Amino acid sequence: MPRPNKTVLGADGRVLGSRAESTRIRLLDATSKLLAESGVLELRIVDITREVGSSPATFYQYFVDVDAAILALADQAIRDEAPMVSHLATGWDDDDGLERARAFVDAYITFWDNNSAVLRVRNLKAEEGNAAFREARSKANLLLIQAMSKMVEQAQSAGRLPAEMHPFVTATAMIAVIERLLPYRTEIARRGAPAGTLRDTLALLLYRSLTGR
Amino acid sequence: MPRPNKTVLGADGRVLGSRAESTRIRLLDATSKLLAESGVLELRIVDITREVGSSPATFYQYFVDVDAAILALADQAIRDEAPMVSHLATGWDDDDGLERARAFVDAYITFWDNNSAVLRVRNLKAEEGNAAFREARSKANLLLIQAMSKMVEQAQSAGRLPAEMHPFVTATAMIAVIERLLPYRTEIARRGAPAGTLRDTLALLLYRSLTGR
DNA sequence: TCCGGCTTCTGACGCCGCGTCAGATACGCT
DNA sequence: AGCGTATCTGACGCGGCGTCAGAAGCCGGA
Repeated sequence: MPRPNKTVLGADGRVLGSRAESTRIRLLDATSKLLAESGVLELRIVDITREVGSSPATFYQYFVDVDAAILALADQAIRDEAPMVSHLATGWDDDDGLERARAFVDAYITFWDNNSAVLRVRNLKAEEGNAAFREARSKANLLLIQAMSKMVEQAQSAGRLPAEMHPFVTATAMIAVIERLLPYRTEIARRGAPAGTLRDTLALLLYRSLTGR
Repeated sequence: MPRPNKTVLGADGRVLGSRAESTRIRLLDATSKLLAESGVLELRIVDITREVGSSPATFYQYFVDVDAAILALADQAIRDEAPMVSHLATGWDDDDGLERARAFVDAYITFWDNNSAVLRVRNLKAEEGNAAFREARSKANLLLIQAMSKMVEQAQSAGRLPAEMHPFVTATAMIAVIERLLPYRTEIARRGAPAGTLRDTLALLLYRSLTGR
């Protein structure tokens, strides 16, 4: 029974020393940067290594392919996502429920802005059926979705939401709304909606759908 | 003032004869097929032309690059999307409103299943900031979103939805929910939810959010 | 039927990124 | 300083990209 492995490994499974570990991090940073700048379809391993001043061969010492690097970035994003549960765990049934919903939306917007490029790829690959990315996505959203599901169940037992609404599905739907709506911000602004409209509408939508109020 | 051009053009702007037009269609079909089979990231122009038994050079006679072909496919999808407005235009305020919502969701599910591969790429590129794909997406959803916005406005003036909910944003959110939730079907099924759960939950969500009932 | 001109197709090419391996280089330890 | 291991990289064969000149196919007129 091997004990849990916290050390970082190279593509061939070897344990990394400190020099190697920092190279790995620089490669990941470069990947993230290029991803944000020009999207997955333009992402070239040569460019990543050029960015950190090394060669393609080095990249392959750390990742079996680009997907592996992106997957590592997606796993990093989970760390940013976890603390957001605190906005949900306490429930939104008090007077300041809508206020809390807004705070949650704000937190999610920040999270999304910091990780959008990676998350987009993660979701694309998950939807295209890639098992590893599907897994990463499920794991990332699990805590949030569980917390939201609880809210739905509570609202249902209080008779404020119809029993036919499936808690897990509803919760997933809420995540979907936020994720997909944020990229529309520019378009919404172009249509003349005042700043904050998206935030407030999203908060209301979540509030209504999760609490039934 | 040139009159509207309905004839199909090649990559160099020349008008296509009938032989050429059929080649173009075969190329588009092959693109669509490969896209569905293995995703954008694996899409190779060589493979597309191999599929129809011609050469890469031929492909470039019709499309300046892969994006152009995918964009053409996205435009085709619009034709399938337009008729769905009929499910919305009449409103959902009668007794059978929820029933109508379900019918709409069913129609959208069918539409999505027929076009998911292309739509995913369209949305990705739109979100990554590609102007042409952004445009294509807006145009595609415009009719549905307009119809939904009207529903929200009606519900607002009847006092069933809060005035702070922005109709356009809410409508866009509803499209987002459906689009992003459908790929979760397998996962939802794996969690033991009976078939139809997704459909019914979606319908309820739309119904509640658009009519305020 | 044959010919000429236009439309459509493609072989072949230079370029560039991929992924690998053997050998070079840097580092840490004594 | 010198040794052994960890880390890096130059160089290579492969394959897709995008282009161009010319080949092949098609059609109407004589």
